[in-house]
Amino acid sequence: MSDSTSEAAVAGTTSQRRTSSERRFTAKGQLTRSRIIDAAAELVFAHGVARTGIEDVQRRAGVSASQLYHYFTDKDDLIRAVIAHQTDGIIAVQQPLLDQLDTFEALERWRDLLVDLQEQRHCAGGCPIGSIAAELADNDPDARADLVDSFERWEAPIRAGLARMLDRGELRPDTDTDALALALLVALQGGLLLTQTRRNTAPLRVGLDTVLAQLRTYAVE
Amino acid sequence: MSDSTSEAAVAGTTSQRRTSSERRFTAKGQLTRSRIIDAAAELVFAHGVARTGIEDVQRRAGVSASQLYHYFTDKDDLIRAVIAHQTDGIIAVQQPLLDQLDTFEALERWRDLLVDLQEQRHCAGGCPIGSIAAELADNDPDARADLVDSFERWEAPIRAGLARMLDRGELRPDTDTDALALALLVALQGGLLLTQTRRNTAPLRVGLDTVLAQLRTYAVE
DNA sequence: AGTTTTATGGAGTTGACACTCCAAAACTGT
DNA sequence: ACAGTTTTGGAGTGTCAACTCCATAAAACT
Repeated sequence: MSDSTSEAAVAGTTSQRRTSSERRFTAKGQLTRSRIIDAAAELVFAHGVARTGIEDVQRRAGVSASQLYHYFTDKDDLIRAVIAHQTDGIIAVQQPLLDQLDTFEALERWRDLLVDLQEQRHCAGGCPIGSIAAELADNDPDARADLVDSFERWEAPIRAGLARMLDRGELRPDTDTDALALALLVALQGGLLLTQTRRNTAPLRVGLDTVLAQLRTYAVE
Repeated sequence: MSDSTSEAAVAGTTSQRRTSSERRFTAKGQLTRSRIIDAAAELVFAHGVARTGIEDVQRRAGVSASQLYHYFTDKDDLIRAVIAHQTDGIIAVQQPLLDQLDTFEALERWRDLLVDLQEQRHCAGGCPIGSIAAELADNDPDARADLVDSFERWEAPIRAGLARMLDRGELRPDTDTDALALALLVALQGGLLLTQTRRNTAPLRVGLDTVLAQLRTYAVE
């Protein structure tokens, strides 16, 4: 993707990340743009960034090259849109649970949701943004920044939920809810990676359950 | 550094995965082969599989194309050798600790080793095999099989250490040591991924500490 | 020494793939 | 209706990277 030559040229002036997102498109344009992002997201989820060709995206979205480059400056730009899209998707799917992630029962339901999801996928795909992170974190600073934000958007509601449990006195006052929220995200990412590799949900289940068990040790009464 | 005693463990009767590893090379040949693997391992660790070009490997190893293709049938074959090499390296670095991972003190030292290592690397690189797993698990069945073995080779000594603690009566009889060993590996992988992305060792530290804390809840007296 | 096997040099080939270009169609606002 | 803008078609283009080929050097074997 980002070649060292073109990258260096841009990096020289400012750290402006030529994004096409603030441009104004017509309704029809927005739709085409969305179709491209959807197609790219599916392909990237299935095959990773590097193995997803622009032509593949074109075919799947049913658009021409000029359309794609009308809405995105280059592949990096498209990938950044995919990251944002996948983050939105993750939040959306978990929204009802995430917002009320402040009881042990809700946490268990959230755990079940995640495990079931991987089961349905037959353990294929890992985390939509975690797998992108593994591929780009060290080589694409812009993407990394977006990925940090994505993880933060994901972690925040978990952190908030545990904090509410603490506030309500359901957790001991000395509970480090921020650490436990982070530990949940860590277990989720590690669990998804190993589950994907082993094609078996045990790592995801065990990872999440272990952190949840640790959380329960802080339960009051 | 254990020499390229490449894995004959996974003798695949199923699909002939054209590997060049069982061929006979001269001492000089083995050396050249090793140099290629070393170079490839470094590049893959830094940039991932897809972004590592054969020509890059040639340059870094100081070999010609014909040499590389004399020792490896194709890029996939080389990558498989890299996976084996990295697994050996991981085990070697942690060997002294891994073999005696049967006290809380040893577990803490192991945790410190891992965190310090990432600190030294300024959080770059993630896990040498975890990052390959994220990239290849879903798209290269042969690589996936090797990666499963790699993780198993890693997990086994952890599992064994916890089992010894159980045997010695240092953990309550109902302790699921296999689950906790797996949880440690999960926390490690997730922690490394998030640490790499955030450029901050907190996720790795918190992930491992949370699982270790859970382990301590099973401690006897 | 002579023969076979192994190791290396290096130019060449092939295909994939990110990206470009220009013209035409479709839309928008006045 | 007319001008300006956005959207689309589709054929390039240039580069890069994986892989090949054949000749030669070096080593191993007997």
